[in-house]
Amino acid sequence: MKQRDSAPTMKDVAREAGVALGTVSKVFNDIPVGEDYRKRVEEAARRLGYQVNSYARGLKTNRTCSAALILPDITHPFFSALAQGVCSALAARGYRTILSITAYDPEAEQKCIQMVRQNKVDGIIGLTYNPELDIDPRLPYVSIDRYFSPSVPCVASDNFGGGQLAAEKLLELGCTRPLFLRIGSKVPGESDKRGDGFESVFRQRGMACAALRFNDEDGLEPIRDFLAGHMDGGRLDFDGIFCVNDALAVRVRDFLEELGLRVPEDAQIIGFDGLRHFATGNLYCSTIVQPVDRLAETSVDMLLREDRSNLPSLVCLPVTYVPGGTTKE
Amino acid sequence: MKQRDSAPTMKDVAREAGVALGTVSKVFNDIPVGEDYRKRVEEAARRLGYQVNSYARGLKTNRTCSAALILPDITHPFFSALAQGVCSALAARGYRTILSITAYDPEAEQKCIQMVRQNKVDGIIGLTYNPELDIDPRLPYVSIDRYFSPSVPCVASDNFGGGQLAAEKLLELGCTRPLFLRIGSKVPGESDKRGDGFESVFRQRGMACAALRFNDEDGLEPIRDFLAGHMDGGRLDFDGIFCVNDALAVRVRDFLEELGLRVPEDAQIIGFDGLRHFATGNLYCSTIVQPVDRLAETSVDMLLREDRSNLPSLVCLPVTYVPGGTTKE
DNA sequence: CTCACAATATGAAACGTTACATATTCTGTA
DNA sequence: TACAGAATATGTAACGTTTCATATTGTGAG
Repeated sequence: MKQRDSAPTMKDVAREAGVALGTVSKVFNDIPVGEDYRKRVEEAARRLGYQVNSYARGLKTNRTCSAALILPDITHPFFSALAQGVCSALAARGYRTILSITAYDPEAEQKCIQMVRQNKVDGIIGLTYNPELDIDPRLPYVSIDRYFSPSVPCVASDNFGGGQLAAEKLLELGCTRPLFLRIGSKVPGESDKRGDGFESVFRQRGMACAALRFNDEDGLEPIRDFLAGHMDGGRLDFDGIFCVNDALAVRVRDFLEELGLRVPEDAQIIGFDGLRHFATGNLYCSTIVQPVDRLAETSVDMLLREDRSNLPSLVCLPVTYVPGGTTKE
Repeated sequence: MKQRDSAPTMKDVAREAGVALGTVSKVFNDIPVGEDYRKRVEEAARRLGYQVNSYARGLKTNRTCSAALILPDITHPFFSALAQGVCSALAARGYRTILSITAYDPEAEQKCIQMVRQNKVDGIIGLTYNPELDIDPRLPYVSIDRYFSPSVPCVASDNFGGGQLAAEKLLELGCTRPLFLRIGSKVPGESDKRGDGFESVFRQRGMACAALRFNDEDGLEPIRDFLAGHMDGGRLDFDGIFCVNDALAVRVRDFLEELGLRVPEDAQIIGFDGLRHFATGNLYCSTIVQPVDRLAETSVDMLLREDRSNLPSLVCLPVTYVPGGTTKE
């Protein structure tokens, strides 16, 4: 008996079952086929341990049941949660996930898209920073948290609304001297809107609101210095601080405590993201929680939608406020 | 002029450049070709925006330049770091990563392997819990942190050595009443060796060493109760606690402080993993640090090694001790 | 018992590559 | 000038599917 070295093919199954090639194909594509034929084919396939070769199928059909996920850094808890959500949602729909990590490098982002297009994925979900990314209009693309143009659908948290929510909470909790703190790259992103929303609430009430936007290449020193410079006789010039994300909020809390202030008694802090401690599951700070799972599911939905002709160009998902120890609730 | 609806193929490039199909193929496979021909082909390809179709190539060559990564949960910081490392290492070698998440479900693990095999990946890197996983010996497989059999190469941290290291450190720091605490699934894994290594050191010196292994379905209550039950007049029966991982160490620290003990003054704790706070970059506790990046690189190395005929069946990578606040250094 | 028609099985062509056997060109020598 | 042999270009046959036109079978009516 001849030893098979390579995997069995449809031809082998057809021979084993005593039917035509086309019939085997039909069985594996759920196309109606006589009951006895179907049984014979399934039997034979099981005996031979046959698996369809998705490369041959992909070549023929031009559909590969795979999508690329492009992320800057899967090590960050927000991104890893997103990756988990996207990967699961894709898997639930029978799609596999091709993961690419860009390390925030705009060039790597472009290369990823190139590379991934060559691999004939059915679509791309990307969270990128390159402002002039060259996106092939023929290949479905959904952008997370980053708006490009009306023709590129984007799903994001309601950043502006989240900023407003933070402002309203702080007001409710008795703050009168608000401050918005941002640290990030120079390229404008959706997260800028967090500050805009925050400020808008105070402006509307005729209240002053300080706001500072730092670049991340300078590190956190400028922020520490800024805070230290605004101490006035053991008292900080601000009593409600909204930070662009939880990571910053955590650091700011540390800085304030170094300055001898108590959080939340002397100053309250609200972050953004809703990250949770890996061991305890607690929030790191009071925060505006992004609906990570909904972000993931929605992107997958939009990517895989049958009729992609009139997708919304921007979907904003609602955020919520959850106290986490750095506010008086 | 005819509007092209689908992507250009090698045939188009050949026509455009006025050369034969085979010549185009050679150019894209770095097979020697006359300089002028090469130039003509490259030119034509650029004009047409040609990209090789990796599905056709994969069908023909039976190599796809892609590997599957199977993980239980990418949300856990250790796994996400591992994923990042594997993905990067694969990318550096020109391979793409197909990510599958199993949610610790043995059945899902088996399905993943099935699914992924159908996709004709060139190999699989898996961190799985199903003890009787059916691994196709024809498809390269590298297991992380889980030993199957001599024929399935495994790369893991030196868990036994890490346990010894923890014991030696605690001794050095003056502990005389050691305790090993584990929480995990019932299936035996490499991480059991951590406790074994820990205990061996004390046994060798003729010292007693308590050890408790809990199942994770029971939650942490039994551990809290156990600790509370070993308080004796404001003093704990143990002064050096080695926890199977950082997550447990963090919780144990909380429990001890709830019991009115100070860490590290009254009891010292060492964890395992070396996880770092996402915002500050600090360790969560004194710990035995796993070399995540080396784990990732080594698995990729072993997966992609040219000559896979005599791979080691187990590679143990060295761990290090780093103080992180729960020991007297 | 035929015949027409529906239902369904069949087999060949095509998808875009690579690899190999064959054809062509070029170089240097007799 | 002619020719051998190296070097390199050509074109065709796979790879394992799907799809579609064609062939076959089965059914019911006349």
